[in-house]
Amino acid sequence: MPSVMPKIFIVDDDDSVRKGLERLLKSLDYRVQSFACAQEFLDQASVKGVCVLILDVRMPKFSGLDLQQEMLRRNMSLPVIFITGHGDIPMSVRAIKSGAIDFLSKPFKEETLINAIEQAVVKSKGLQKEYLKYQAIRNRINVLTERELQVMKWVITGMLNKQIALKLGISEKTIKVHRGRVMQKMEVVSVAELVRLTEKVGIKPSS
Amino acid sequence: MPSVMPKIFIVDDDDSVRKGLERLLKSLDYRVQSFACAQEFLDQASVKGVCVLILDVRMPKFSGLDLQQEMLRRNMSLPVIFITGHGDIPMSVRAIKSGAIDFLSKPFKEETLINAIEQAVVKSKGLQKEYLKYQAIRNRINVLTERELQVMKWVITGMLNKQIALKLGISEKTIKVHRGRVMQKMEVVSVAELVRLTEKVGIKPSS
DNA sequence: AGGTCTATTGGCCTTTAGTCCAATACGGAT
DNA sequence: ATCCGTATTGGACTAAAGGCCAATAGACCT
Repeated sequence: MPSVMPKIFIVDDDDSVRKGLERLLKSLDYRVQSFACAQEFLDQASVKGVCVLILDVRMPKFSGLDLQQEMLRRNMSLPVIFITGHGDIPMSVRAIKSGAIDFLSKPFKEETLINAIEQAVVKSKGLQKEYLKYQAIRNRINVLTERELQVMKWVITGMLNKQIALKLGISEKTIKVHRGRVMQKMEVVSVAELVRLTEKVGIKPSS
Repeated sequence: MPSVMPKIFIVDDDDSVRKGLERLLKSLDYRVQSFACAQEFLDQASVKGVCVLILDVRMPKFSGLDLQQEMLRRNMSLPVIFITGHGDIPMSVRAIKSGAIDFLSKPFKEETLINAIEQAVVKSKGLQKEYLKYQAIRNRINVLTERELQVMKWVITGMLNKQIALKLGISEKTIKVHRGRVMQKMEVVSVAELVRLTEKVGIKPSS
């Protein structure tokens, strides 16, 4: 596999800080993209693959903590490392509770940042892996018809074909047909596997 | 249900702080038990039901953070609220990353502590609920014989009786018998349910 | 109008799962 | 020595799952 270096996003309104971080990180072979404000990042950044966000807390209008909340709201899960000149404990508590990897006060040692980035990269790799698995399953679910999805949700309750037929008001034979297609499309050969797949993507059994 | 008030443990080496907190919390009807050091808490506290730990960071010998780590190691999952007179950001980051509910610097407003406790109680109730479910399942698993457990781990892979028989080098008939007993003892009527139960307690399918 | 996708159902047949009854065998406890 | 729990297996039988072929019907697209 052609493992690309992780991408590191920097969002900081201070030009000199951005430049400095950019230089440091590029010297370590990371791919770097920086933004002067949160909105710019949300509009332009393409968060794909393994990536990390280095985020300044204090910025005009849209603070770093606001950006973090907005990313949570949008289900964007990339690890965040906060940096700040004037941080306090409640601020750091909030950041970490919202999932940040670290919260560094300036000035900090280069090594500290590098360590945090390493942690974030590991986390991102994990998230990436989960995301790919998730998508692989979702793709299969997307080719199910409405009816098939419906039948699947009953099948994973463990109910008998006969009972499902009753629930849906159609014949048992038809359930068997749908059920067979579900197994094909989901690429499984047993209900056990089907239950596992649906659990992973959060599909709940009916009723 | 006779919902008892949550129990709040206090671990702080400062007598006056313990007394003060104790008075405050008792006035709010919480059940309170305090300890002057971490070891005393580990030895004597009975962490059952809904409970919360208010923990001083700086203590002689065994620090609050050390106690938190020790509890993680022992799989004791009760929500922790740190309080400290001389905290810093890295300290709070470490505490929260290890799962603490909050990290309060003295002096703090009573209200702030009360809020944190409310959060912690909610969390503890959630943990308690999960724990009870977990135990209910574990209790059933504990009445399985070795052989039955072994068969169950193959059943939840979705394998056919025939295939399991081959794996274990015994007849298919015997698998059916064990399998039947597993379903009885686990109190389920379908493989789907069995898969769900085993997932919840972290039992992995064989091979 | 013809083609495609989907839902529906039937018949036929095979494979699996699971239950009841019965029997053998081994190890440990009384 | 005997009883109990566990593992093992067989026979017989019922029920459930699922595959193959075929057919009908409605919706939607070209």
